[in-house]
Amino acid sequence: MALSRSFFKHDVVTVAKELLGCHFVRKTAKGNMGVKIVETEAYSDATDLASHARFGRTERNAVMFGPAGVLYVYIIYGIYNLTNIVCGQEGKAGAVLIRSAEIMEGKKIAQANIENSKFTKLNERLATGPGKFSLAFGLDRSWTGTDITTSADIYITAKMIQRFDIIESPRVGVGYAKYSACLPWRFYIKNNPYVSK
DNA sequence: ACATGGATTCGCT
DNA sequence: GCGAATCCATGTT
Repeated sequence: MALSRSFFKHDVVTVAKELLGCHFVRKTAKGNMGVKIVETEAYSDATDLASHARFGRTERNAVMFGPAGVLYVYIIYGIYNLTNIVCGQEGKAGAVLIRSAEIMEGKKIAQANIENSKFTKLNERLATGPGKFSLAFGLDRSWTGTDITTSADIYITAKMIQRFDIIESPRVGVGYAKYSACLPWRFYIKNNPYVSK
């Protein structure tokens, strides 16, 4: 059962935590893929100096202001794609970054995706780190705008009943963001080996 | 029009 | 620990 739009309408911090343990599913021509989300980060509106929305709406970040449950995939450092899911109320910017995942199904597809990149090394931790996750899962910026609450080919399913502790920490790579960099808006499953390092 | 730097990752020092 | 890869948004000329 796919998560509905109402799940993503909550504030970014809530959704970032709730997404841990959920499964991101994708049906491709080469087969099905499924990953367990183990690490996320929350990005908010103009009050969050680490967010792409800190300068307001631009051509690139426009979907962050739109309806929840839509993908926002952008290029970072000219090389990697980073995948986010728009969250919160329409009109207010917000998104959750998928930072790391454990591949449960479709490892061969993920391996092939990584082999096609000259910048990423193939190892057993295929989707560890936001750039590697997006590459392994086959998402690039052309996926921006895709609604994952209505598509039959890409969606997220609720987490299984499982026990895990959530660790909160400051977000990675946002030292430029002054006081916003101190916010503990990175969340990951304690002791999970697929959390990024 | 140009310079700067980033929600990253890898390889070399 | 540092530099390279090189797209996109911002700020300056």
